[in-house]
Amino acid sequence: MSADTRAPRERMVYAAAQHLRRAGVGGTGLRQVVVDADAPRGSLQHYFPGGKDQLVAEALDWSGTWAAARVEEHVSRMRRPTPSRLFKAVVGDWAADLEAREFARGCPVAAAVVDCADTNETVRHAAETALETWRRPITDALVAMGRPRRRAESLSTLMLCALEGAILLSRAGRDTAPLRLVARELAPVLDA
Amino acid sequence: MSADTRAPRERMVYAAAQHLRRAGVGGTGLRQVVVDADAPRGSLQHYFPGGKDQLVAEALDWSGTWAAARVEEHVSRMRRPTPSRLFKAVVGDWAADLEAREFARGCPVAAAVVDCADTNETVRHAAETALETWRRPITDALVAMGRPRRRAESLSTLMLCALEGAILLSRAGRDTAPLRLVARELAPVLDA
DNA sequence: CTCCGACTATGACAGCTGTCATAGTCGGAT
DNA sequence: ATCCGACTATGACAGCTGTCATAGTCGGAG
Repeated sequence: MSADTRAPRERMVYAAAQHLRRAGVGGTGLRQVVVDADAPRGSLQHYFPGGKDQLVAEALDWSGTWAAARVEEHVSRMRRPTPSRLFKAVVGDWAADLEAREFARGCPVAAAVVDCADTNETVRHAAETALETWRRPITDALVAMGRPRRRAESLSTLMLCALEGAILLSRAGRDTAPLRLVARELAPVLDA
Repeated sequence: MSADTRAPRERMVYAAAQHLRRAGVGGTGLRQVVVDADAPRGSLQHYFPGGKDQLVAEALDWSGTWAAARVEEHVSRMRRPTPSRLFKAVVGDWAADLEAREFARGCPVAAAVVDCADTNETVRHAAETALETWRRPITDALVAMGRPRRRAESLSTLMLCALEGAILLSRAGRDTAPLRLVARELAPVLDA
């Protein structure tokens, strides 16, 4: 978990992702990322010849993969899995993270979309891919719970919409109530 | 509707809001805003002595008020209003806007939260207020439709969560499917 | 040893940012 | 006519941005 145990390259990607979560793409400076990652500045152009775009794209990719793994952890841990329980687990992760960090960090994908959807096709595409990476294990889990594939696709999209929006409202109001609310309100739809 | 008909000061606020929607707070340059607003640069320090923070805050305020008025328009136009119909109407606005502008512009409040929630208390507070301004007429409408106030508060929050998330996913994938999906899936919960 | 590739170090670059100081231009009230 | 306040114009400022050129270090293979 500590940054020191990772290779410098991955540390940079991780640091970039964390910085994204806090201040968005525009607010993320390469020099600051390098400091946070405790990495040499010269390594930037070595590992990321594509510049900031590449670094941000890889940060999104990393985040998507991480989120997907987290979903699978939840699924495998649940004894009698239901859609609403999975959703509650994911929402719970976010609520805990937001409170622990005092609402300082949100979703890196949201940051990328908001800042770059119209100005940077590379980043926008990486964000889209990250969302798909994240959504896939959710869909698969819902299928394993007996939902038809088509239906599972819809429900996983619904989950991510509600989650992203709830993260936003929670950060705006410095209160995790919206997160808890969507978990509660969506349960009947998800389990229907 | 044209920018020329408004006073310079309001043109600047409006231009700032539109720029926010496209590139976030970090990506919004004051000089560019001034050009878009066709306003004199010197007026910035005259009308907005509080600097960029004040301009962004006022842009959020303007946006919240505009969104609230739009909600009231929908409500007053509906003959047999139901929660799900109101939600569909609001979602429809966004879907139409996204498609018309080719997903270039999202929600200014989302942009502000993502970029500034942890770095700029002034802006974060303005975003929180704008969300409340927006949510209030929705809550009131739901009360008028017979929901208990407490319940109406929950449902309006749920709507905004789903909407904000769906805007995000729609922009990421350049497809309004998520917006249409949340309108459909949430209907039973809203009308229950 | 020698050479080479992987990686690091550092300084410079133009461009942009928000902010400020200073001066200027009006229109209208006195 | 003169004065004042509202508004505009312009240039400068330090600070930061991402990117690049150049040179350096270092470890291991030949």
